[in-house]
Amino acid sequence: MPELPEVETIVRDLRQSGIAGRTIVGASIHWHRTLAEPAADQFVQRIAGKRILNVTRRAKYIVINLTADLTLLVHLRMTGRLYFAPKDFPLDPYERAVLHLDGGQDLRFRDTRKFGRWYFLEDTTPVFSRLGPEPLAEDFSAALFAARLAKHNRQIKPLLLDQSVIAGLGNIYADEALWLAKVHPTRLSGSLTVRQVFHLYEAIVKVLTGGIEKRGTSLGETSVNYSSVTGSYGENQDWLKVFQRTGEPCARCGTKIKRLVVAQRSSHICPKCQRN
DNA sequence: ATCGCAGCCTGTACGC
DNA sequence: TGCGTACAGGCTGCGA
Repeated sequence: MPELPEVETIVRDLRQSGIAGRTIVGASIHWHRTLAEPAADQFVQRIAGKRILNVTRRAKYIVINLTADLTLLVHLRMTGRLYFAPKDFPLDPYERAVLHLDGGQDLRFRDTRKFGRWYFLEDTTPVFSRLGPEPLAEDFSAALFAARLAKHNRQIKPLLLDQSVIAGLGNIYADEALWLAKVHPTRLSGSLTVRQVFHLYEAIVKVLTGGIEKRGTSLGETSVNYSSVTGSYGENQDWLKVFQRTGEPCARCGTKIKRLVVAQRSSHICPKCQRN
């Protein structure tokens, strides 16, 4: 679910909420595996009393910088959601972890499928060193993108989903970028022309920027759906050109959008615009 | 190096 | 209505 634009929206909303400067007075873990590290009891002990300095994003990680040089990373995976609630508000059955903030407010983590992970770290290097460049960073150029691709020769769709090659794309935005650049998802990366690589570079930047402008993509029924910390949904689903639009006409040529499976995941393409 | 698959989890949609 | 099956936006680890 949440990809770069959704995580970015959440991070901006967290900042907007004035979370910087708040003190974490305690924490509760209701599903111990949510804590990737350290163990839940150590986490609860050690995070109490730390103050939140600021909130940023790296790839699909929400980065909560704390005093004492500590960092809390939150990865939402498929169904994770962060939201605020008064501390005495009834617990949702899918609540996995909670930060108790000063002033009687909780920052709660609800995660139906339990795939989401929290990392409470002194050093984020082991996690971040495995990530490719940020596609919306100023220094992310077409040349850099081409250089990343040149290290591999594999199907372009799974390559785009590989977070060590380029960070932040997921199934939705990868499909949208490939449609925009008119590239078939199974094309081998090494067979792309310089021109196609450039178009793909531009398409990636465009779909991610557009996704942020629309505050992310909210698809599916509401219990599993993405929403930001305020509970608000995104609107990018209304602007998708191919994702989950099987059978609908291509916005460019009118051909029916087709669904296929690439690297064990669903892909959506215009069979006329995107030829292998 | 790359690919295919199983696994982590739960809920929903759909066909019979 | 009830049941089995397929599927879901992410990511990791394994063997081939």
